[in-house]
Amino acid sequence: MREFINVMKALSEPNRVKIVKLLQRRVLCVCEIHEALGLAQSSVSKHLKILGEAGLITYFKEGLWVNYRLADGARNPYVASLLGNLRHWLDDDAEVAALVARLPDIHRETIRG
Amino acid sequence: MREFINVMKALSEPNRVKIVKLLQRRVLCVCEIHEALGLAQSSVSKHLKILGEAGLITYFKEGLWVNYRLADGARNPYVASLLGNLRHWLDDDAEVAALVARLPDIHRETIRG
DNA sequence: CGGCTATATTGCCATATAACGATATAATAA
DNA sequence: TTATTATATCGTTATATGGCAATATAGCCG
Repeated sequence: MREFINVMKALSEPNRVKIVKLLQRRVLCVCEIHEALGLAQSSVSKHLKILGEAGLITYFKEGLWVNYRLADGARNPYVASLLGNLRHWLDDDAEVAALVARLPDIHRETIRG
Repeated sequence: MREFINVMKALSEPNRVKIVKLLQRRVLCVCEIHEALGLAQSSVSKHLKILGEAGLITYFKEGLWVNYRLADGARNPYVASLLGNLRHWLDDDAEVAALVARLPDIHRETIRG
């Protein structure tokens, strides 16, 4: 139950769902998500922690940058199912579409912290 | 997005998930759920309202009793998908299994409010 | 080492949530 | 009408959540 609840809770918050939708496009570092969503860096970091603890995302480090990507869900059927559905869900949501549209203009090298 | 979030939030609370798992077995009135979960009647009523507003359950009245059942999800793809998955998810959860096992002994006629 | 940068953590505040008891509403029966 | 019963709503309290700014940590470079 706890595992299921963690996944559901993680995906019950709009900004975290938006992060998932962005990560469907490409690997992103914290500062790129911070730039895309307009949230404080600390808030983004906390959201990423919650998504990670639910098993929805993983990360790998690259110098100072921490790159986040969607998990494959191999170890968690709830994750696999929901990430699978979210591949197409919310694509026509206005806010999500706007974020995804702006994503190509966001590059970590040109972000001023 | 709102529609999606409502469904996810509704299923992010253990007692509400348990209610869904119980409603997979049969139609239940408020007092039967109250009896099964051991929650205050007002708490059950509020949970049912949240599940209903998310589109996960519907009800029909029968005298003083209000019978709740799972929605068919025809009007909400998130509901359809999640209720579909929940048909088998959590069946081996200890708490859920215990609740389901006690369900045959719960009858609205023998509940003292 | 010290300086710099990206990220994580902490502390605080405002709001949301879930619990309960008490009360209000709705439906039936007398 | 009044009484009774099942459910819904209200009021309160304790905890959880999400936001930010400030600080701490981690990794690179001189």
